[in-house]
Amino acid sequence: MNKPEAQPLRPIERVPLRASLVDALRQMIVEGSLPAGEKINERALCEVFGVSRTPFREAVNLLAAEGLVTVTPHRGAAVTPITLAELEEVFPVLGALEALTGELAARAATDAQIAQIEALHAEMTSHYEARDRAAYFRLNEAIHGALYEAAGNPTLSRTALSLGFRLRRARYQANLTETRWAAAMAEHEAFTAALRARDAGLLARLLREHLENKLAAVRLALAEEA
Amino acid sequence: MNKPEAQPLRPIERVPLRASLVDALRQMIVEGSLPAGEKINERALCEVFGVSRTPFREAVNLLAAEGLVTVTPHRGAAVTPITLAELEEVFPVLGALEALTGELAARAATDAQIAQIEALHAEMTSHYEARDRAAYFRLNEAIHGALYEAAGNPTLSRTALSLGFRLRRARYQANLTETRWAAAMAEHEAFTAALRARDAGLLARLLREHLENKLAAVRLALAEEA
DNA sequence: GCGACGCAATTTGAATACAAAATACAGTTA
DNA sequence: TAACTGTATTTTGTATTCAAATTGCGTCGC
Repeated sequence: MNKPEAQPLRPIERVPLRASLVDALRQMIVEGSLPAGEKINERALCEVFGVSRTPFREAVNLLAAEGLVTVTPHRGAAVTPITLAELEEVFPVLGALEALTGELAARAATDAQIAQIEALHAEMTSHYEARDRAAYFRLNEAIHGALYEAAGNPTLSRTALSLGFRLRRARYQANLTETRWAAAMAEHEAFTAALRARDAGLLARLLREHLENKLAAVRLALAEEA
Repeated sequence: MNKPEAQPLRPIERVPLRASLVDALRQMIVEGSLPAGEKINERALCEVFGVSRTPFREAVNLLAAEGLVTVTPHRGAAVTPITLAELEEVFPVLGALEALTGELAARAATDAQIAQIEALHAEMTSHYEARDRAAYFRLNEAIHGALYEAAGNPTLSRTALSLGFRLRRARYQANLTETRWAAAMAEHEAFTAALRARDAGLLARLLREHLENKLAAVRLALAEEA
């Protein structure tokens, strides 16, 4: 039996294969199950996903536009290697966008959106206290996503998200140290407060600094590795 | 007979069809020969370009990621309409990136790059004096491209360029008035001077303002139209 | 005459087939 | 034996084919 609840009655969603593949591949790359530098074997992966080469190749090309994979004509695609140079290159761009997000969000967020972000922050705090990394990461992403949402500029969200994947992938590998984790929590605490106070300038600054600190942690981890 | 000049001996360039198609379609959209809102007829355009649907569709999907076309599942692609809302949305994002470009370029540009930009500026000035619109536009683009180049951050260039297409298309339609043209020249003059002086803060501000003025002109033209 | 329904024609999405280029490998020669 | 050359295999790029969904048109019913 269907519940008699009044659904908003939206159009049903139809997802082209290429879109699902983009999402799946991106997740694999960000989470490292397709390691940086790895060649992308078309036939094998098509087999795995149960699709033909056409939509798969479309997906790979889209990810190439995002910078997560590199395609070389007649030589196939590979997961773009993570280099310090690349991260340093992405950082200022994403930094500018994060700052802009802060400014816009502080001005444009609805009270409900602020309340929701605070709720997400509270939930994330509890995961932090339980030292539940996976849940923490999930909430962390949700909070940043909600901030983009609150800024009310889809172009900004899309652009920032797309650049963000390139950093997230590196952050995924650099395992979160206890001290960095605590610092990140404090930073989140601070910018959540700035949002509640609707202090645009402060929120912008805090978000950029948060990113800068994130990058510093990754930089450290990369240096250690080498 | 070949000249015995010592070529730098670079690898020869191989361009996949999809890349050529992206460029060709983008130019058509920016210059208006594929008007905003127009449905993209796959078969017809494939015929025109003499290619099959596979690479053509790949190109369309890439342009969709850039925001120049909108694809609706099972209903085909159309050139994204130009709306004031869209422009207002793109503006702050591109503004932040232009400002960043200014900051980085003022710091990182080589003397040769600055000289080259000044040369381009001089050439553009002569086209302005001759009221040669097409040549002016070409040089204008070249200058902004050279600025991105001078900033030395490929991710920044790619992101800014991609957003820039969406504005350029609107600017192409809004025909340049004499007063706006003169103002634009003055703005170029000013930021070229700021670059030569390597005043990062000033250059950043001027570039953002230049964009803001550009947008204001487009806004005016759009309002008049309606 | 107006609107709803059903079928045909078109168009889109995905799979397969074919061509061209790259890689792998073996045979030959110095 | 080591290096080069030529051939076979694999992989990539593009074209073609097939299936599914949408659009357009004509007919039927009211």
